[in-house]
Amino acid sequence: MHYARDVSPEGPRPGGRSARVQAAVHQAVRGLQAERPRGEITVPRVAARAGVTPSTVYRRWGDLTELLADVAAERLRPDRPPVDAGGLRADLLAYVGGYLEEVSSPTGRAVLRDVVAASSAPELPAGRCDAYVRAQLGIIVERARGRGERVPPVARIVETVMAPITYSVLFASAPLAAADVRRLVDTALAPTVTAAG
Amino acid sequence: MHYARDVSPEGPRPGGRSARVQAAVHQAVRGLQAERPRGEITVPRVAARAGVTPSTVYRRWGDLTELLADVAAERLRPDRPPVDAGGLRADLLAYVGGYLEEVSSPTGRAVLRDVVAASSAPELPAGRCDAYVRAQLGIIVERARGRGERVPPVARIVETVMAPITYSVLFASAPLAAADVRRLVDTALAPTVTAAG
DNA sequence: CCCGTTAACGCAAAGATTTCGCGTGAGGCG
DNA sequence: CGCCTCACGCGAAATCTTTGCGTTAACGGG
Repeated sequence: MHYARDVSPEGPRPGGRSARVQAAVHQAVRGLQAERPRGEITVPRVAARAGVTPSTVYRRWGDLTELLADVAAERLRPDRPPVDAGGLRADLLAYVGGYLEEVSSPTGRAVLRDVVAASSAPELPAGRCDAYVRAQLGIIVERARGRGERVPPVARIVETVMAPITYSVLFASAPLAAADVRRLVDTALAPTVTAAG
Repeated sequence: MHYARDVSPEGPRPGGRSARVQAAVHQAVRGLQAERPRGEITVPRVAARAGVTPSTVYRRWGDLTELLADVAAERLRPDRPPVDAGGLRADLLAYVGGYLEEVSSPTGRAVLRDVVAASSAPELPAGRCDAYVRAQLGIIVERARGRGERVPPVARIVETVMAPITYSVLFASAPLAAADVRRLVDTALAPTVTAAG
């Protein structure tokens, strides 16, 4: 059994001209992001580089914000299942460490900002990213359950590990350190404590 | 001795024309946000409503994104110290509950998005909001310490409670429920567990 | 109280962007 | 092969953004 070649068919006519335009525009955005300071990226510039007219971009994405969010969400889409490191804790450390590395660079921080910035984009890019994360964690957790390990719910991992990482990237002056992340993973794996006053 | 009338002096000439312009523009933004769908809010419209010229807005804020972020950060600025409910847990529940209520509405969600969206705004609005939250939590924690209670570090509360709330507002399809928040507060107050695989 | 200094604002023109109507062509389907 | 639909290109109009220059308000010294 194969995984679907493309998980998000996106348009009603995948593989046609639409798809080529989308690919060209996305690539143009990534190219400009690599060589231009933010603020010098405009719809007309993207369109010119992609070989399409600005009106096409406006019609498909609405505005620059939503286009950037779309591209950013695509960047955060996992391109493979999480690596199998042999056990739940190791799997989590590998996945979460990769996530931290990806989003804590200046570029990664910008990606996360772009994703959040879009207000009413089609399919809400932020929701897509949350779904990606939960899907990857779901795979890790299922694999561990198959090994007979005791596993926490995915929601607990998101809440305990992913949320603090994301918060630190978006709001704090410096992102979390790798050591903090290890501690968070251990917290997520620790048995729940019911504490009363 | 008096407290400073304005905690954030902002410009070099507080109290003068600058301050009036800033107030007028902020109020114009809030007014438009209340009666117009997002996307119909533009710099010229804000300026007209505030009784200033667009160029003034562009010069002071750079662009609409940064203006909206500035207004949003201002909305999140606490206008009073957190209420004293008699104990650490009660204080935290009151403060955190208020925060959840504030940011989980559609309006509150938009405020948080606006804060994050600004890239290189003056003084980084997102950082200001994080500072507001830590300051309020700091007051609560200090008060509890004064009572002789055992208190967790502010960073732990941010990590355990504020981060998941914020993440859920920005990324998840539905914000957390009040019950979840109570559970998070209890987790933050529970003794730390050192778990080894 | 008056005057000099400085920073912010208003105005208006130039430049860039976004929107919109209309025509065309590619891709899908019988 | 021919029709149908949807997305795209084009170009004009509207709107937004930038910029230079003159003016004004606030502050400080005399």
